[in-house]
Amino acid sequence: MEFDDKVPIYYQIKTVIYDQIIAGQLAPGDKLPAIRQLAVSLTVNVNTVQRALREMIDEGVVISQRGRGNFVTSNAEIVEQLKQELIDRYLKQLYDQLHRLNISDEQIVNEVTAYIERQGDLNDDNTES
Amino acid sequence: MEFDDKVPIYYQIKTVIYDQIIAGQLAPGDKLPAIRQLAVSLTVNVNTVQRALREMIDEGVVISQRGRGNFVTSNAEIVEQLKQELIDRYLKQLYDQLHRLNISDEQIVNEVTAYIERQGDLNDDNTES
DNA sequence: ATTAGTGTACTATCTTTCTATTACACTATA
DNA sequence: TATAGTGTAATAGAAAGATAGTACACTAAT
Repeated sequence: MEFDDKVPIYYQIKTVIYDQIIAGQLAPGDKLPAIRQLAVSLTVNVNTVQRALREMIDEGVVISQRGRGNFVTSNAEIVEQLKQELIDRYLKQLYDQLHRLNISDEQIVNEVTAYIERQGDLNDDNTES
Repeated sequence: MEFDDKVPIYYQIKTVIYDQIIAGQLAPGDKLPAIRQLAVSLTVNVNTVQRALREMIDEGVVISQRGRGNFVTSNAEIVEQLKQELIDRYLKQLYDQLHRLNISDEQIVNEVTAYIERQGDLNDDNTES
């Protein structure tokens, strides 16, 4: 997998897995791929995967069972909460970024709408990027 | 200044300065604060500021004059181009992030609109955050 | 000519991240 | 009870980022 060299890899791995959980590709209670398997498929060291998992475990989103594997928490509330947190973080990020560029609230909505229009056109009946 | 410990400081400094240029706080041709001055006000080492400036110089946005100082390019086109690039990068970032969470185009617009509504309410006649 | 203010360069050291490697602990199953 | 599959721990080293400190080069003003 490709990583942004401006952000720690372990952190990007955490992001990827959280995204999969929130998108529903990993449902509550589901077993995650084995750590060594993840390391291979992400072409990354086992310890790096470990570090990502460590944080997800500490945050209560992943449950670790020695000898069995890592599982998404079966507490759907936690997942829903995580989803809200992430969405809000992402929105705040864009809002702050554009505000720093002196772009008004109204303009922000316009820019986002226009951007999505452009994307929609591109993907009307094409293959995704 | 406070930095996000997930992103290199030199890169965040670059972002801050670019934002100021685009927002018009630093107009084309303007002189930037002296490197040592920037280091103090950002509470960061001189070399770290240097590295940020190095990239901005390489990208043609900042002009360095030994013994005189660093200046924003007087080429307004470059600044405008930078602005478009940044806006597009920020929008793409949000779009990709929310798409990975399985949120539809329509929902994205709704979320952004709702977020900005909330912000607008907060700042109606209050001091900014 | 001197001096203050500027950018530039270089070396050494520290911290964080990532990797490599080895070893150990627990579970399930043949 | 072996064995394969899993998570966990720990050490050592490489690479990138950040710092501290020193020195040098150029400009403008006195």
